[in-house]
Amino acid sequence: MRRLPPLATLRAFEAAARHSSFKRAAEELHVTPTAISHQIRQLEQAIGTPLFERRTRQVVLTPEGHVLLPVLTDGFDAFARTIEGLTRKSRRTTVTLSATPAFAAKWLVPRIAAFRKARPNIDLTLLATLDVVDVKSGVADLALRYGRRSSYPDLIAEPLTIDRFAPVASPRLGLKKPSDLRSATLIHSDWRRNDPRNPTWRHWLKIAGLDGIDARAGLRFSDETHAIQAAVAGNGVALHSMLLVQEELATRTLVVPFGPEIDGFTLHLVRGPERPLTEPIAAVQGWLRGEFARKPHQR
Amino acid sequence: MRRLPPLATLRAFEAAARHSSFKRAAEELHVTPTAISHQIRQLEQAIGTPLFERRTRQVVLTPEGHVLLPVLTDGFDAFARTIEGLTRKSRRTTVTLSATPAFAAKWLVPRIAAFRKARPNIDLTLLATLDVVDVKSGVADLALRYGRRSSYPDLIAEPLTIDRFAPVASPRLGLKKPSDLRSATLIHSDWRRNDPRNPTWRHWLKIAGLDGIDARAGLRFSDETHAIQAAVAGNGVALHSMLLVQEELATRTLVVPFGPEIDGFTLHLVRGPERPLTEPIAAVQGWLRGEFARKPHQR
DNA sequence: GGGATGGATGAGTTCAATTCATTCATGAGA
DNA sequence: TCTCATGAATGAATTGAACTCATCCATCCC
Repeated sequence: MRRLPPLATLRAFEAAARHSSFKRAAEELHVTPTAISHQIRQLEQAIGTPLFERRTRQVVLTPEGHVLLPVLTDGFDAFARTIEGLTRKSRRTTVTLSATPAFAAKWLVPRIAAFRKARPNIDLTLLATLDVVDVKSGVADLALRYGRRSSYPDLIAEPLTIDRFAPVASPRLGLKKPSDLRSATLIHSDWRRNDPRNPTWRHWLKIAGLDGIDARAGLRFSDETHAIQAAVAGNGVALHSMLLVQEELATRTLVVPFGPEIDGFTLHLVRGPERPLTEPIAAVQGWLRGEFARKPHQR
Repeated sequence: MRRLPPLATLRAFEAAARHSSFKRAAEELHVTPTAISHQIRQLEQAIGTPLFERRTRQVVLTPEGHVLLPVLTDGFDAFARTIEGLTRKSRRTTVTLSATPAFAAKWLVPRIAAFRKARPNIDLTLLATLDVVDVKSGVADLALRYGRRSSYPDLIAEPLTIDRFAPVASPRLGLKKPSDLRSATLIHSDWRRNDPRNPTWRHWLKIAGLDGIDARAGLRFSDETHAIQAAVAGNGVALHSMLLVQEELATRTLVVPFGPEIDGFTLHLVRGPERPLTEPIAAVQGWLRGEFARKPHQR
C-alpha cells in the first residue's frame, strides 16, 4: 500500500531544496518562511532523517535530501506539464458545431462571416452530417438538431425556434392560389424518419383542404438544398423550411405564393452535459440564440 | 513557472481513477466519498475539462482523465518508493556507539549481552577508538566520552556519571594501609591529555598526604586494560577507574585496599544535534542512563 | 558594535478540506 | 411494478491542517 507524507510537505521541501533557501521557497509558494520551516520539519520527522543541514542564514541539503529532490522535481514537473497540456487544450478556441448539410449550407454558411467578424478569435468548425453526432463523445461541442427534447435524453437540449414550412416557388410560375397546384409539379424532400408529423405535401394538402391532388407525385430529392435549387429553377413547388430559404425569399428567386404555413419541428441547440461550458462555446451559443431571437423578417 | 492545482485534488483523482470508484478511493484515503467528489470537481474546474464521465453509481475516465492518470500514478509511486527507502534507512536498527577501547572492553562488553537480551532487535555496534569521533558526520550515532560539556560545543552532551578513581591491587599483595605503598610498585595508565585534573598517582598521593613516594616510578601502560591485567597479576597497585574494574572487584581478583577515592572526569553521552532521535538510538540512550542510574554496588 | 539576514519555536488564526444531511438515478431482486 | 441498495452530487456547517505572527538566535558584514 502506498503511503505518502502530506503532499504540502513535499512541495515545500522541493521548493526549498531547489532554491537552497526557505525564504525564496516561501516567496515562490506565496507563504511565509515559517510555513516552509514547519512543513520541512514535519517531513523530516515523518521520514526520520534530516533533509537539510541548518546553518546560520543558510540551509544545505543532506545526502538524503539530495536523494529525494530530483524525484520530487521530476514528478511535479511531469504533473505540471500534463495538466498544462490538458488545460490549454480545454481552453482551445475552436468550437465544432454540427448541423444537417442543408442547414449548414443555407443558414449557417451565409451567417458565418458575421460571426467571424464579431468573434475573430473563435474558429468555428462546421460539421455537416445527417448522422446523429455523439456530442457526448466530444466529436462536436454543439449540435443543431430538429426533434423533441426527449430525443436527446443524455444531452442538454435548448429549443431555439420552431421551423415553419410553406410552399415556395419561382415567381415565374405565376402561382396565385392553392388550386393552382393542380397544374404544378410538387417537389419533395426526403425525411429520414417516417414520422406522421413530418411536414409533407400530404400533410399540407390535408390542412389546406385540397382534394384531387396526388400528394406523392412530382420530384423527390434526398438533399434539401437540391430541392431548393429545383424550385428556384422553376421545376415545381417545394414545401420548405422558411429558415432555409431566407436568402431566396429576399432576392425573390423564390416566393411563397400562398398559405398556409404549417409547423415543422423544434430546432434545438444540443450540448453534452460533461462538456465544460468554455467561453468560446458559450459565445457560439449566445450568437445562435441571438440569431433566432430576432424575427426572420428583420433580416 | 510551474503551476499546480492543489495537490490534494491530484491525489483524490489518482485514487478514484485507479479504483474507477469514488467510494473505494475514499476508503483508501480514509475520507468520505463526498470529499473525493469535491476534490475531483475542483480539479476538473481548474483544468477546464471533465476527467470522469458520471454514470449512475459509476464513473468512467474521459480521454483527458486517461492522459492524466498514469502521470500521477508514476509520480506518486516514485515519491513513495524514495521516501520509503529513506524512512527504512532512518529506521535502521543498528546503533553505533563509540567509546575508548578500555571502556568498551571493561564496561560495555560485559553488559552488552544483557542489552541484547532486553532489545534483541537492536544491533549495537561498538566503535572502540581513542580518536575524537565526529558524531556529527554520522560515523557514530552516540559516543561515551570523558570531559566537560564544553569540550563538545557542536554536540548534545549529557552527563551520565562522574568516574571515581581509587587504588586497586590483587589481594595477594596483602596491602592494608597507604604507607604500604612505600614497598609496592605503582602501575600507571597514560592519559592522552596533560590535564592537571587527570587522576594520577601524583594527584592521589597529594590528596592522601603521603610523602617520600616517587609518584613517577613503577609500571606504565598506554592501554588501561593492560594496566588492570598487570594489577590482577599482582605486579603492582593501579590507580584506576572504579567503573572499569567492577568485575574484578566482584570476583575479588582485585581489591581496593585503602582510600581515598578521588574524582576523575564526568562521563558524557554525546550525540550529534542533527541526528534524529530514532527509537533504537533512544533505546540505547535509555539503557545507558539506566545503567548509570543504578549504584555500582548494586550490581 | 550595530544592523541585516534568514532559520527556529510555539501560540494563535485562518481557510481549505472534510463531513453531514439530503437528493437523485439507476440496477437488481422479489 | 415496487422496493431496497448503491454510489455519485449538492451545499451548508464543521474541523483540523496549514499558515501567520511575535519573538529569538546565530551569524555576517560594514
